[in-house]
Amino acid sequence: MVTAEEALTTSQAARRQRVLLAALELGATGGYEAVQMRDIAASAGVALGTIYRYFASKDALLAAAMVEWMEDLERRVSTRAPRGDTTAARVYDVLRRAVATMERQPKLAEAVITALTSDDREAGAASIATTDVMQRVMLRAFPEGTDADTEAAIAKVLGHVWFSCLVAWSNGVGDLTWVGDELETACHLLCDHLG
Amino acid sequence: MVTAEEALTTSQAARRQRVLLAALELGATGGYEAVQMRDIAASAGVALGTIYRYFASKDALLAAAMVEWMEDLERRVSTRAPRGDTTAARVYDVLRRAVATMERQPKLAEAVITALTSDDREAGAASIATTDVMQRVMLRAFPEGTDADTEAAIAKVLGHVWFSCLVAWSNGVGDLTWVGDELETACHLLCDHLG
DNA sequence: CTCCTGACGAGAACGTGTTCCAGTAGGTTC
DNA sequence: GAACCTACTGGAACACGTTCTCGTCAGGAG
Repeated sequence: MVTAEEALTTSQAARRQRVLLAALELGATGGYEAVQMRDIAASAGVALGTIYRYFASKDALLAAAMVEWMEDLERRVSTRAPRGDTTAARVYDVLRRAVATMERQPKLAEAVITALTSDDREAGAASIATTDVMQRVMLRAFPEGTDADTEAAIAKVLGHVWFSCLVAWSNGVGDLTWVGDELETACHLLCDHLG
Repeated sequence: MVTAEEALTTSQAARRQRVLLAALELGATGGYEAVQMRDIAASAGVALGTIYRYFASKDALLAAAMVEWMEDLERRVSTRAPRGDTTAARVYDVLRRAVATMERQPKLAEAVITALTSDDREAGAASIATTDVMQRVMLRAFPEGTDADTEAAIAKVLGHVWFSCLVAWSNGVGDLTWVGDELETACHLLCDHLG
């Protein structure tokens, strides 16, 4: 398997990107079940076996896409400070924006989240990576001088709520409005005492 | 499809139970991937197609097993009041016992949790059911007179942390000790101010 | 230039969840 | 007892992720 970090020739990097892009397109249209390896291969113009030279499995492929998506989110969120008068409001603002990102591509979100929860080794690593991104982003919403351990613990718990809600949603439990509500409740419970 | 609630003849109920039991045995030994429909059929002494008359899918079957397991947990936990001097300690006591149940059958736990997170309609319903059970059980750990809405909100958040940690664990992230630590942190964050 | 190596394309093949079909048996109705 | 459902069996068939085989080609070593 070839990872993104290793040295790739230009054509190899292009091939890898074509595969990733083809998967995203299929996922954006029809969700997880529409992302089929043979279709990806055909759409990306590579052989079926070649995909497995770049990604260990369908889930690893989608998980890689999820990580890229999250890093993209982090960059966009970083360009605008969280808004809100209270810590709870600012943290919720960050989470709400993340949910909005999913809302724009619900099928794709369902696809990548399904992949994240598969019992694939790489998928596990990817779910850590996405949770890490969310925690880093949330930390920007805390006021100066907040106890670092407390901050980290709160962000961790909110990361769990975030992950749990998305998994539930992608399995047909509630809608994204429900996800937002759950997150808002959690933000208040965890942050209100910080002022 | 035949659900457990519909009227079944004795032999039908027995058949359904045999299937469920066979799945549990296979899962307890080898986890999710070892639960194979043909093996279940052979082990339960039914035809492959018959399984699908009782359960919509492999995941629905394992999810049904998970619900039974959780209800069992609820009964056992109900026989002993949560121990601890503080609310946080009592709530954590409940969660720790739930984790201990998984610890006794780690392969089976991995199997049913994997099934819960599959994008199956019934699996989604089952994950609601299991979360509900956990929340009900946790509510028993709060002192008399706690605000009902607050209680419910805290239990809901802890339910999310519980679910998220188990999913992460079943995907190879951390071990059950880590799950326990995450839960303990969350309990303190959410309950300490209740005394 | 020739040889070698390693990646790639094309497609067959395999494993497992799921579906389908023809035949059969056990209970129900007349 | 005869006709008739309905569920069940055995097994083939199908779908899709994954692996394998083999021929080809590009690019570096000599």
